[in-house]
Parts: sequence; structure tokens; C-alpha cells
Amino acid sequence: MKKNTNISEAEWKIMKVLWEEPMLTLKQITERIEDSDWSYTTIRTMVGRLAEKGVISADKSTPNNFKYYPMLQEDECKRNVVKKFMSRVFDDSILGFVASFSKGAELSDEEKKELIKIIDKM
Amino acid sequence: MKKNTNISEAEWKIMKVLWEEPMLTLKQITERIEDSDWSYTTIRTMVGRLAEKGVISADKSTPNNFKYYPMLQEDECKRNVVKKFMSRVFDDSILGFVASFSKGAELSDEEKKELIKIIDKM
DNA sequence: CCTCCTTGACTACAAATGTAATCTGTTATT
DNA sequence: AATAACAGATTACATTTGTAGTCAAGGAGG
Repeated sequence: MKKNTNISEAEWKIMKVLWEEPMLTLKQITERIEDSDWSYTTIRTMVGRLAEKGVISADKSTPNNFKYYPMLQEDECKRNVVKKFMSRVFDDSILGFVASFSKGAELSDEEKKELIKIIDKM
Repeated sequence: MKKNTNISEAEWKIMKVLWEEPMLTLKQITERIEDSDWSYTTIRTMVGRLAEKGVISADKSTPNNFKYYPMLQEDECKRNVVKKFMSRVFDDSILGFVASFSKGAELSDEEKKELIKIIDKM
């Protein structure tokens, strides 16, 4: 297996809070992880791994109070995982995806309108 | 960690061929896995694990020539992973997904039309 | 009947992931 | 100063995943 830089399922939770607010201490991250029963050390591990992977980095200028921030853009990461996911499950067929999605979710009229707008623009 | 029944990335390849054509022998599966450099035993392992997870099953009435077939429906599996994926990456926002997707892919006019139809119907 | 090939079963093993506990150094408190 | 409380580093460990090798049993060929 070659070296891996993927963001794992659990790690996404961390990334979401860091993209929302860059420059958070471990403690702050912990506070912002919603409804998770992870222990502090678990989160510490995730953060460490994300740093190893180069997805985030730490500002160590404040000892005992490192601030963590993303090294990769949310947008780019999402685009990447979408691409992989679409290929893995739907052979890149957006139609397939939407068909599948539509059977499991409801859309408001607003959302529909929004969506159609995006699609038209593509 | 609790018992896992997810279909892993690599396993999806197997499942795709089995959903396409149920009732295949290992050999046939091997033949149908496109452009993969997996060895026979690797595929054997995957198939074994899928069976353990209850995703597929084997018709053993023909000794030395087991036929494998899906126990779960393609549709259902896809809906499940879509749900998980959407929650993990996009907090269930289809808008977010489509916005992201649209930056990495092109759509033909046909596809757009199709898509809009699906969305309208939702 | 004995040998070889095919098919299926069992074993292997490193990397990734989920989930932490412990240890150590520093800061704040009494 | 002694100690408690926290932050960061190191270590742990079972599962899952990717990737396969080896072994055993049953048929095919000589």
C-alpha cells in the first residue's frame, strides 16, 4: 500500500471544525466537535495524524497552546473525495447518484430551484 | 469498534460485477474485474469477506464451482453509502455536493435535462 | 491407480483506523 | 516551594483493509 493522505471518516469531523474556524487550539477543537464521545486523547491522535498527512499544521509560537489550521482547502478536498466516491460507487454517473439520492431525501422547493440553477450553469 | 458490514472501496469492484450479473463463479468474477492487477487469491479474499459480511452468498450446489450472488440490493447499498457520504462530507447538503461536483465535471445537455427532470420529480 | 491442476480454505502481514492510556513538562494555585 | 491541573508526546491495541502465499481435496489425464 502506498503512503496515504486521505482524510478518514473520523478525521472529517475535525476538518470540518477547522475549516469553519481556522486557528483553534486542541481544547477549542474538542469543544466544537459536536455530539461526539471521543476523549481528548482520541482527538489529539486525530489531529496528530492529520498533521502527519499534511492536511493541517500547527502554529507553535504560543507554547502550550498550539493553534491548528488547515493546509488544504475545503473546496479542493471535497472535490477530491467527491470524485473518488463518484467513481467508486457510481462509475462517475451523476445521474446514478441523483437517482439514488433522490430516493432517500426530500428537497424543498427552494432547494430544487437552487439546484436547477447550478445545473443550468454547468 | 463494533462489527462492521460496510463494503470497502476495493469490495465495491466485486459488488459491481455481481450486481451486473448475479451467479458468477470466482473465475468469472475474476475475468470481469476490469483493469485490476489483483491476483486470484486477492479476489478470493474479497469475496470471502463480502460473504462474511452477508453482502453476498454462495450457491454451493455445484461443488468446486460455487456461484456467488448478492444478498443485498444494489439500490439499497448505494442509498446507504450516499447517505453516509453526504453526512460525512457535506452535512447532508445536496447543494454543497452539487456545487462541489459541478467544479470537477462536465455535463452534456442530455444529462442536464435528465437531471432536472429527476429533481423536478422529487 | 498415481500425478497434476483447479478450486476452495486457511494463514500472513503491513498499513490505516478507531479508540485510548500513560508519561512528561509547564503553569497556575495554595 | 510543593502540588495540582493542563498541554503535548509517546505508546498501545484491536479491527479493517489491501494484498497475497500456501495447503488440502477433488477431478482430469496418462
